[in-house]
Amino acid sequence: MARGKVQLKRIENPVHRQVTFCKRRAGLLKKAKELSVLCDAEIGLFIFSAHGKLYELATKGTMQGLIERYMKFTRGAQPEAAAPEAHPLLVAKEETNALKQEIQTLQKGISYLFEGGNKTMAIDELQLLEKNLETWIYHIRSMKEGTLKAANKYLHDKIVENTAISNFAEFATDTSYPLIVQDGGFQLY
Amino acid sequence: MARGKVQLKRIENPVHRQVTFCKRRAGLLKKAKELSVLCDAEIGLFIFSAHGKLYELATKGTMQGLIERYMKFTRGAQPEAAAPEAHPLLVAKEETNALKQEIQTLQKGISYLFEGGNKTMAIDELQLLEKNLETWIYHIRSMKEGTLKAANKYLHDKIVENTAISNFAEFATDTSYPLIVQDGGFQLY
DNA sequence: ACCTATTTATAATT
DNA sequence: TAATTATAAATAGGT
Repeated sequence: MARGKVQLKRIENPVHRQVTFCKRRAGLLKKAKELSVLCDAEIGLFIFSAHGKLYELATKGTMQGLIERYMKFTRGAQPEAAAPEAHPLLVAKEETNALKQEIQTLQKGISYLFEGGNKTMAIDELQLLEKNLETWIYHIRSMKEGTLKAANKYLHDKIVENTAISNFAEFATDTSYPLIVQDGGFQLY
Repeated sequence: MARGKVQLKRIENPVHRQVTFCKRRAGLLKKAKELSVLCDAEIGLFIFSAHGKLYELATKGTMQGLIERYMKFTRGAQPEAAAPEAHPLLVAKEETNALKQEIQTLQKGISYLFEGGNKTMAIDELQLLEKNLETWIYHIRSMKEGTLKAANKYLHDKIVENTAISNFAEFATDTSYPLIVQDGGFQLY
């Protein structure tokens, strides 16, 4: 957009292409963040460069979370409904959601801790995080005894009826992948 | 970007917000497509409006396909730092990232628990999660005493040199937002 | 990486 | 809602 109109086709010169990629990628990520802030939208964006490097932005929570929301949305309307809290499943689900949200809080907390905090606040935060962790353990322990059995029985029955699990379930099952450091952390503007 | 500078915060007037959302959404999608064409990149972009409507773009194949690629990618490559323990900041950051990643594991674990597990595995998983939580608490407690001081001092010095922080720092500081149950939770397939 | 002439995006207005 | 237009922002080409 300057000193030359843009041709909407692949830039053949690899140097130009790389430079343009950097600039426009930055611009795109910025615009995405702006849109989310200005208009209260949730945005998931990921970019694979031609050479396979990943750049990503999730404006709320994690990309995982957004992807799950996306999945849910595209799977169409939920066949559930009817009587809400009569269901052990729903209770469990709520609990899950709450945990998820709290986990996001923890993530932000940790992130903040090392990115924007000073010592005093960091210690305070740590205290808070520790407390949260203890709360979660409590949750987990309750779940082990309480809701869980019923919820899982219900779930198991439900899953048996259901076929289209393979794809995502396969992913979700793999909790043992190695811990990696992601590129697309938080950034400053 | 016209007839008035943009304020990087939520537009309060709902009419303005809606109009801006439409315009900028279109702009963002256009830019994303341009980037993919010009620079031969693959882009996945999804936008949830404040009221939950979904807009999406997948520049190659389907969004499902891109998501799978994303999943694969984030599980893959291990970075392996060159000189790990040189920098207190790097050590701390690594620790942060590890925690972050572990938290995602927890998320997935919980998700899996309610999505694919049967009772036995669920209990096993819970045991594991509980153990993880305890580990994290241990981490946190260590951090409170150990690395943290050095890391934060380093960080603080670094931040003082740096000016362009205000925006994100302001956001990041707000760790006290209320815990809410998100719409886009976990779901069953 | 940094400039800056231009193009492009878009906020306000109609 | 859809155009128009004045202006802000992004960026292509150059250094």
